[in-house]
Amino acid sequence: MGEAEFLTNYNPTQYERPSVSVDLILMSVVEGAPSALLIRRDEHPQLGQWALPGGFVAIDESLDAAARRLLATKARMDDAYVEQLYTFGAVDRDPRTRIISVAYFALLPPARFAAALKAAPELTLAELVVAWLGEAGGPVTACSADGEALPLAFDHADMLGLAVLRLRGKLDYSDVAFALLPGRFTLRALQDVHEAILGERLNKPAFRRRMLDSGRLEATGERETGASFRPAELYRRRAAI
Amino acid sequence: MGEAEFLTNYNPTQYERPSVSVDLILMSVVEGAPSALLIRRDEHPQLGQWALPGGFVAIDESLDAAARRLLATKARMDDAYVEQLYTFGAVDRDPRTRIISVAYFALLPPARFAAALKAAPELTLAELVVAWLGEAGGPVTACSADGEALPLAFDHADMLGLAVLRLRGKLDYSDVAFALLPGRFTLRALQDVHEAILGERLNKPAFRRRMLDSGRLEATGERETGASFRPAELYRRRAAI
DNA sequence: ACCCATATATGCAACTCGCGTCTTACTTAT
DNA sequence: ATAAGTAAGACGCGAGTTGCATATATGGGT
Repeated sequence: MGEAEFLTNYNPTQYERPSVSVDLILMSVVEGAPSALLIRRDEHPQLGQWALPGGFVAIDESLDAAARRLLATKARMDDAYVEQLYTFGAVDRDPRTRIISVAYFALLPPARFAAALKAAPELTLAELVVAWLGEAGGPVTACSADGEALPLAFDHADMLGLAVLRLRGKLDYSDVAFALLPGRFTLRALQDVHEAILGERLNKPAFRRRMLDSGRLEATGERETGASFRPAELYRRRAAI
Repeated sequence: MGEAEFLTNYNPTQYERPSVSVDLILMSVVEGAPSALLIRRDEHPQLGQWALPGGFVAIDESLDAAARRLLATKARMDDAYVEQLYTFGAVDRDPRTRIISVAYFALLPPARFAAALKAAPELTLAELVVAWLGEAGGPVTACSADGEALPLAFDHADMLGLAVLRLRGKLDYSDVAFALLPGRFTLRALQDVHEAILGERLNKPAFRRRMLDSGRLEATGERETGASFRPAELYRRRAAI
């Protein structure tokens, strides 16, 4: 029997299969705090709890495509930095049935984050409060704009915590910070993003030198306007080598 | 309708679901080279190609449990350092049907690696040849003991490449190297593991100082035996704080 | 007893990074 | 017009780290 004939005769229904979903963590840095967009569940299970936008993976759709589809349908957005985070597969993580969920995160600059929030009224802005330091890891809590905690559905607090942990780890050897900023930005804004993700203050001259020496930035010669003090120079990300 | 009633009435068969499998990368460092254990496929599809040991995830089994089950059944091993790597979900990655595969890697000290190879005769030792430097990433090739390339099935070359990339990244801020060594080891052996994973030579005194200063090591006072030269001191991993 | 190979220790120079401080530039109020 | 205030951006010092070179210790073989 050749391979083609084998495939014709293959019966794919011999195992009981779990459902597979993708959950999307839409992240940004808003007013100095890492933030995400959540949806209040309006049906069972866990009605009234807050959840990440998600959906089942279609049978003819790759995981990456499912994540991009969620970005388009839930956030009305056609491109962003999207990265697979981790796959959550505890048996009882969803009370309906066995659902394995592949978590992705998308990083948005604040303007596009606000646009998504406006275009998709079911999304709610939540500030992520990280109770642990450094690379300790663990779940995080989500707070609404008026400061009250939003109870998170399923294992979504773990997903958000892992997203923050991943960002902290990648911050200083990758370009993730730039995905959280507009195309042109000041060094102060870049430092604000770093401080928000890391949850700690950084020394300004040291940060400045580190960034300029890294070779990942390019001065534009333009300057910020409208400030009532010395305007900062605008930089842009230098294309990778 | 309350949540309990909702769950009773929930119909989990309304979506067509992909199959979910776990592939396990059994890794070690053998004679100064990163290595993995492969199985020659004895049935279609991709008959005769070399693949990672894997299996479908049972409906009542978590992903982590599936990985541990593979470790037990395929490598006859009851514990090891096991970590989830990435989930591969391209639509056409398996010609049989839609199979999403969650890749895990297990790190074994050489002695346990050899024991697994002996206990499970279907496993074959393959040396991983990494064609890229640093954190560039990409697929790797597998070579048998006599140096010939083993053609890899499905996307398993990408999985192995990603495993090497992950190890390179975690080497100097985590304890993964210790998982590739026996309980007591010399600094020379530790450096050999680092050099094999990184694919480059390291400066000995600097490496030595860096490791001892890191506080993750503990001298045992014992010494290596059987060497025809000055025997090195044996160290062990210091338990995390 | 001597030699040799290797482990282990020490010393030095270059580099990096954090931090305090000083200067510069721009707006606004008087 | 001028002074005050604020934040950007530059400079320099000191601590810590890393790589390289060299010296010493150790144990087995001849």
